[in-house]
Amino acid sequence: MPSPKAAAGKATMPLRHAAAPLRRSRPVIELGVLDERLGYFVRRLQVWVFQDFIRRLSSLDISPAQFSVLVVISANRGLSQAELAATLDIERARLVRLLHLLERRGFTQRLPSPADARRHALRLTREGQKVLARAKTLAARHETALKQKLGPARYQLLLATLREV
Amino acid sequence: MPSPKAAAGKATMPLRHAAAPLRRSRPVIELGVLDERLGYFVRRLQVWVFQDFIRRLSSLDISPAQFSVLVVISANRGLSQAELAATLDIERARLVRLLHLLERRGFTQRLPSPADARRHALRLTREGQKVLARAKTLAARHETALKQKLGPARYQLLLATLREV
DNA sequence: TATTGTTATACTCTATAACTATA
DNA sequence: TATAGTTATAGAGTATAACAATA
Repeated sequence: MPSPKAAAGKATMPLRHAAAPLRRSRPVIELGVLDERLGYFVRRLQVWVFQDFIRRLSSLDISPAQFSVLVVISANRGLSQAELAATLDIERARLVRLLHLLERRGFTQRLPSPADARRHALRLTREGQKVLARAKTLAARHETALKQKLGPARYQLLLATLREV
Repeated sequence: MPSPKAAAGKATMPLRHAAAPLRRSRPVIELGVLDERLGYFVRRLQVWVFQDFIRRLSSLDISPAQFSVLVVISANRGLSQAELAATLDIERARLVRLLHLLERRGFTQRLPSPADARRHALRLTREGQKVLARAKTLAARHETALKQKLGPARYQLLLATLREV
């Protein structure tokens, strides 16, 4: 997301460090110590990811959190809310409202769990499966855009590295 | 190319994919397609970063956003709110409230800009400089913790890679 | 006309605490 | 006692729109 206003640097030099503002009243703002903080760059990339994802799935009105919930329910039919919340690091209380919304839109169901009366067994409705299929198509395009933004080599490197953590 | 739920655990295999739940009632929850999505892992790391950062700076009550604002003002004394907002990708409207808060706490000042009456020239107060110095110490500990969580090699790889983006 | 800082609004997300029903 | 789901609330963050002062 940083400067597309490339310029007169060595090829290996990060664009951010390239000098020479295009016009006189365009001062270069220093990042200070942030330029050495991994968390700062992770945050910037994550913001880009969410913005692009939300934009690409806007026709379905599916947020990143909603998408991840639909995906995990689909891949683990009958799991409980506590399991889902723990898997995605969502607060149980927040998940309740997320599921209210998805249920109201006809995408998910909460069925009584046969083994434990406290639990709900989560599943997608037929409609939920259909919308998830369409969402996956759009999400794949987002992933392609992300790969293009980063460059295929960096993309693969980051995915392989972060998956191991 | 790294096939996710491939065979039984090779040594290089991510722990997430290792099978064998410790007890019978601890089912393995599948991530589905999320396991191939860079954005998912970026988000998870970013959440960890924020939680650790907030915890480590809780004694100063400085959020990641507040820290980044103080750092950039310190490194660019006299810059305008618009410049600061653009640098950190913060909405101008949001920055106003952030600065209200920091000013109320005595950390920042908005001085009239000599060149342009519409602008404010931002700077840290003496107190702001002191609190930033302490915050930097705690933030450095957070960075060390992040390096330890990821492993030094992965940390360096990620920092170098993301900085280039 | 465009930009800077501002106010206002609405919605989402996060973090807690407390309640109920079940185990 | 502990757990699963729920409700309620407060505080951040995000996204807009509109406005006055100034360029």
